[in-house]
Amino acid sequence: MSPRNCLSVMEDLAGFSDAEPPHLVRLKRLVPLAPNATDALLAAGMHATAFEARREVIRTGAMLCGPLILTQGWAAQVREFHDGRRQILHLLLPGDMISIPQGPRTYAATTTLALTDTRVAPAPPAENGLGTAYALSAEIERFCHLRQIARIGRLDAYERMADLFLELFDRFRLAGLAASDSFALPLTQETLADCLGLTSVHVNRTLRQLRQEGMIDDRRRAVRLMDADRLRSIVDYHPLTAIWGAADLKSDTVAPT
Amino acid sequence: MSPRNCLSVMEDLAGFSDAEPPHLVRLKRLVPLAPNATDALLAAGMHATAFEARREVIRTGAMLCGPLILTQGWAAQVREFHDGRRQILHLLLPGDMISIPQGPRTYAATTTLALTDTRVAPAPPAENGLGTAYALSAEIERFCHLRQIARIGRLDAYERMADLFLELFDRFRLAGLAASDSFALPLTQETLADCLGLTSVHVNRTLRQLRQEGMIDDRRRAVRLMDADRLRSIVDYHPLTAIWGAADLKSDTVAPT
DNA sequence: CGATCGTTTGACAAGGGTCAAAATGCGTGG
DNA sequence: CCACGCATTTTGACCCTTGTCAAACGATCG
Repeated sequence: MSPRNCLSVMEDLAGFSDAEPPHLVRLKRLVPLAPNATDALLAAGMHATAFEARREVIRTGAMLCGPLILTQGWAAQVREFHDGRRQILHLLLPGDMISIPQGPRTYAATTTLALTDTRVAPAPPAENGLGTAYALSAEIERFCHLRQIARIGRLDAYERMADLFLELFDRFRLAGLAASDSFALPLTQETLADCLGLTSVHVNRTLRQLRQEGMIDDRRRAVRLMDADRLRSIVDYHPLTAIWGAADLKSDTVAPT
Repeated sequence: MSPRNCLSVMEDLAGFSDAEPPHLVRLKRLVPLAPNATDALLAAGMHATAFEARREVIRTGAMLCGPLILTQGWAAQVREFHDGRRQILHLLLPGDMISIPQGPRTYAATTTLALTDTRVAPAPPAENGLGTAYALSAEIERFCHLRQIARIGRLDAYERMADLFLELFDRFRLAGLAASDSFALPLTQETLADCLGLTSVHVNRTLRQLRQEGMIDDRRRAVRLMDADRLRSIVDYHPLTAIWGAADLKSDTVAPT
């Protein structure tokens, strides 16, 4: 790997240096978009609000006023218990959408929390094919929720970690943010633990095992999957594409690695 | 309790003896429905197909042709792993809806399995306010998925069981199928285990504990919650109603108990 | 009445949690 | 540039919840 590693590549992207912003790449890959739709998305990206890490973007029960787009940084849907326990229901990556209203609901079902410093933009109105893209985006989120249930319910720590990494890898590729075999992961082990239903100590032990077995390389706040196919077969991985047919994630990507 | 116990009351209901069918009660409670909408729902109930226990109602990846209504019996959204492990993603109760299409999706994201002998009817077209009811129904399902993640991820066996029972109780009340403090539960401990991410042996131990502590009475394929409020505080229970504001589950119900 | 399925129980093993401390990294200010 | 403080990572020792294996028990049904 060149000194310009995958992380720095992705930081460039996050800054919109020269490539398209992740939410545009992502939605375009879900649905072919007309020029006025892509223009609207680009324009929306300019009106993003910044949230510092640990800030709440939306609180459970809050009134919703239209869908949002996470243009930079990581966020999460979380459920907090009064004794301090916390479960991350779903990780939100740059380019993901937040709280797409489906039907007449007006209240947020979960709290959305910024995990890193983030930027959040209001999504443009659902015109010119964007409605379809938003719906598909919501469908993917639903699929991830289901996978999260199966992951936590029936996989052991090693498998959970691998399965999560595979999902993140797929989702990053969808947004054009993954190198050929790696992606940025700016989360603490504590946060990973809250996502996987484990403790941070055990996350640490599990990462060490994955590392020692040569399955991953997780230096510099990024993860490289050394043998994604083997991991996929270990955890019986169900790809994201199962739900909408065909979109080809292989033919990616932004970085020469 | 009279010799006519809560279970027999519910069996009557399931047979549509004299009361309204559960799906009608449920949808009416979500959204006030015009007479032609309720007529359509009643008529749909007449065209139900029977599925034996263990039969697949919909298989992952199958083409969807409109929403369905589970008019009798229990079903579940499941994820099966190739090594035999199985995770129930969501339990479907009489009156629940199956695979409400949201947006352009055409393929089922999960397998739906009949857990008992069931009857499944095609839902009438989304006219006359039914569209709103279907959307709210989907919203509830989404909320249950999220709760399932938190339940499995951060609660121990005892809490998981209690939390699940509280959810089932709420959902049964919504469909008018719960007595004042109990509901039918025709599932095996093995099935409960697949739902809670445990083994059947441990489910058995946990039920015994709940029983010995006087929290539940689970004879005759039904569960009576002896101290629902205490259970709610133990598991920091988030009620179903959180997402649509107000519908009053307290002022239920069909049975004098 | 055997056969089958589900429940119950016990003994034991193991995965993961808890507690505590050391090591590492990193931003800040001097 | 160094020193400090703080957050995070790493490791070890120990314990507890839950899984595994096996057998007995009970119910239901042809």
